[in-house]
Order: sequence, then structure tokens, then C-alpha cells
Amino acid sequence: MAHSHEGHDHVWADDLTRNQELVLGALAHSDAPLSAYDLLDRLRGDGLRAPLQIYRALEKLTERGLAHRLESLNAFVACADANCHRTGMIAFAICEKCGKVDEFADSAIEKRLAGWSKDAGFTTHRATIELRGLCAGCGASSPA
Amino acid sequence: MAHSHEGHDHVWADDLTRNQELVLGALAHSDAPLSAYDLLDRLRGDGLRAPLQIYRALEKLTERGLAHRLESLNAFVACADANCHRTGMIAFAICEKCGKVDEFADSAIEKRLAGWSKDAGFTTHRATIELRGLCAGCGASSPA
DNA sequence: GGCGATATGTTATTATATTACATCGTGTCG
DNA sequence: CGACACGATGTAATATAATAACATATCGCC
Repeated sequence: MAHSHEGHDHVWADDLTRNQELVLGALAHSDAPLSAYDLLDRLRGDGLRAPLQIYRALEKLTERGLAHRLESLNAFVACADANCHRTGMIAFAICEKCGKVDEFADSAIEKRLAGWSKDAGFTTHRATIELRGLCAGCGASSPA
Repeated sequence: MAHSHEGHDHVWADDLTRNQELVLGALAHSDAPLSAYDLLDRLRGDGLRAPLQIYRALEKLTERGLAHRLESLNAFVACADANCHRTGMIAFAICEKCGKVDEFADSAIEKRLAGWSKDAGFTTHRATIELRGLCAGCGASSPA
């Protein structure tokens, strides 16, 4: 890594601000989604004190596709595919037991939604697709 | 009341409690989604005073499919199809200008998600599909 | 250095949702 | 009838999520 950063664990983009990098780092190290206040708690040691600092970083990160907001959880995850920040529709499968989130894309669904939009005259700015349930591990080990 | 309803505007089910009926009525009369606190404000005149009364009614209503929660809005709508409470996946198109919500189902999407779930070993309990954008009227009149 | 744009920091406030606990009504069973 | 279970209700307090308003700092650039 010769070109910007030396002491960092992870760098996904070389122009993140300190707060953005802290927030994204915390998200990336977590194996479950984190709420803004979870993030705040984890980053107090790094000097972050107020919710707004978290929300501002999250806003930039989600704008750039480096993090995603899970609407049904009011929580956030790092993008699974950090380098090639995805651009299209993304769907999430959220395990209600272990919290793990699986991120996937499905162009057939995307097309289908686009088709509906066209027919209805609806201009889509953004789509939210979230599945809640049990992941393979949790569903198998403890058949709810 | 001789077992169900005489003076009511709308009755979707004959076994709703008073609070549930009030909440569902308010939702049904609104042309845009309402938050729990919106509902509370509108129903103070009917004796509802505390958020919990609203949330409890909403919980029963959403369980039964008579109302739906819009995750991306933290708000609620009456089911568009009150009698035949839908059972499968439902998608929503939410206009960011006028607030109108269009509720639709798409079995192709449902199948596709089911296919993904099967492949991933994920057991889906519930799916959230929400489009944000401009409805036909708003997109046409003011091309954002 | 001066200036604009963006990022930060801090406090207070608003909005959304739940916990805990007391009460009431209705049915069942003895 | 009375005891009990159960579900709905009411109320207060609190937890959680998000934003408003304002002041300060930092960086690129001319």
C-alpha cells in the first residue's frame, strides 16, 4: 500500500475523513449491523462524542455506497464489496438470530421492479429490499 | 351494537377492539402514511393519550395484515386490500413528494427471492420491499 | 494572506419505540 | 356466586434514533 496510508488497518478509499474512516472501520470489524448509537459507543475512545458526528459520517459513507442502511433495523453495515462500490439495487438477508447480514444483488428482481415502475409511471430513486429470517447456520442448528 | 357495527364508517373485521378500530380508521382516512405519533395526535379527541395505545393497536393490525409498516418511513398505512388480507410478499412504492403509497404484489419477485433463499439456506420470515421516488402525478407535474 | 467550501464539535431538542406496572372486563371453572 | 386466567387498557417513565442550530476549524486555491 504505497500511496496514502501507512498505519491503518483498512483503507477503502484514500479520501475519507478521519470520522468517516473510524465509522467505516467499526462497521467493517463488526459481524452484525450497528446502530448509530452502537457506533458512538464504540468510538468514544477515538474522540467521537456526539450522535451527529456519527450520522454525518454515515451520510457520506452511504452516499458513496461504502456503507448501507438497513431500514428495518435502523442500523448500518459496511458494504460487502468495498472496492467496487455497487451501484444498482441491493438486497439484504438479515438473520434474526445471529444478526449476520448477507448482501446480494439480483438483476431479475431489479428488472421486474423497473418494469412495474415504468407501467405505473413511477420514478424510482431508491429501492429497499430486506429479508428477515434465519441464516443457514441458525436455521439448521436451532429450527426456530 | 348488535354484535358488530351500525354507526361505523368502515368495518373491516368485526372483532377489532375500539382502539384498533380507531387506529385503522385513521389510517384508512389518510391518503399518506402516518407515524404512530401522527396517529396519536389525530386520536386524542377519541380518548387515546399514550403512544403505547397506538403501538399496541398497530401491532395487532399489522399481525393481521390490516395495516402495514413502512420501514423506510417509520410509518404505517392501512392495507389497500382490506377484505382479502393479503398473505404473501407485498411491495410499496412511496412518493417522496405527495406521500402517496402504492401497494403491489409481484409473484415473479417473490419466486426469485424464494429461490435465493433456498440456495442460501436462508429461512425467510418476512420481506420488506419499498421503492422511494415520484409517483406518476408528481413526476410528471414537477420533473424533479 | 484572504476566501469559500467542507468538515467538526457541542448543546439542545424532536421523533420514535419500549419497559414496567396497575387496572378493568370477560370468560371459565369449581 | 367467587376465584382465577387472560387479554385489553391506561399511565408514567424511560430508552433509542435522528435532527436543528450554532460556533469553530481545516483545506484548497487564488
